[in-house]
Amino acid sequence: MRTVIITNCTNRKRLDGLPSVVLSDECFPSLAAMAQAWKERVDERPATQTASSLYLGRSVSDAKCVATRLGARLMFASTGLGLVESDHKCPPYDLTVSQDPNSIIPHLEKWGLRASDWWEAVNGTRERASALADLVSHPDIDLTLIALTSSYVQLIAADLEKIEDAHIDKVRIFTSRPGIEMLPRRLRSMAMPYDERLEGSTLPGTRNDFPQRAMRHFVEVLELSSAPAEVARKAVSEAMNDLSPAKMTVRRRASDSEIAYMLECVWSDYKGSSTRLLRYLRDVAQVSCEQSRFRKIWRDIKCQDSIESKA
DNA sequence: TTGTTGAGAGGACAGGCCTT
DNA sequence: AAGGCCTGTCCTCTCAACAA
Repeated sequence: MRTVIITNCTNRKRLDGLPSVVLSDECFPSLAAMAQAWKERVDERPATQTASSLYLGRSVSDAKCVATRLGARLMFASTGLGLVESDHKCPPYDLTVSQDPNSIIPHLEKWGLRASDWWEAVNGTRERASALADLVSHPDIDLTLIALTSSYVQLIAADLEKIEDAHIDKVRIFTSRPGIEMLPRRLRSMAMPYDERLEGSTLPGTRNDFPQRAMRHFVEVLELSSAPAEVARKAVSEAMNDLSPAKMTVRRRASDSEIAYMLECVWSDYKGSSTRLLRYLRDVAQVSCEQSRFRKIWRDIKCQDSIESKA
């Protein structure tokens, strides 16, 4: 049984000391010209590491776990490189379909195009415009597990649409609820019905890595990788029914000055540790405080503290 | 005493969807 | 639109062990 795991690439990448590849800010006459210029930039930059080493984060490590478990090929759906094998050597680059200063979306909007047009163009520069559909229809491939965030579903949607009816049954898709909405209608039945109740399972986590955690649950906990699609869907639904939704903690809101005062009161108890003080705020004081906001407040107190200790 | 190395602890940050 | 959530990983710092 030949299985392929496809996961989205990540914005966070392991750097190699050289500058990352970025799209030049010149004005391109067409999508094809932009894709070609991008390919040339990528190709001229030395590639020092494989895709599986380049991309970082829990979504990647979960996808790797699944691939190891099944002895499967791991591939990445990448905005900058198209569909790439995990052992493909590639350079660090900054290009994404997510909301980011390096997003490809504003460029595409100029021509009234969508992310999926870029996917076709970037794969086209490597002579495989329908990379995903071709992969799925290959006779050697029995199963393709696709775990993607919604923005990456948008990216590959047109390629998915090209999968012939005869091969659709080989695909299992793991994505968020908005991601399922973005799938071609024909493929929605291949999306496994995971929802927020997954947070109550042995694989809780962040929304960012939900698709990969769902895939991991499917393979490791439910062991459904060789089950027919309809059986798998039913089993996932039943598994979700057996889980209770994770308790959402509702914390009190407080002003910066109130939080600063609270932190000062327990500062010495926690030896000024930012990690432990944030946990104190959330777990003990039950006060909500986003981490970057917390960091600013914490730094102000720390700065004040070191001035006083020097005096 | 000084320099080097490795282990461990903890700070900082990215990621993207949901809620306000 | 801004704020909030949480965890894996990288980076930096500290300290112990050891060698020169």
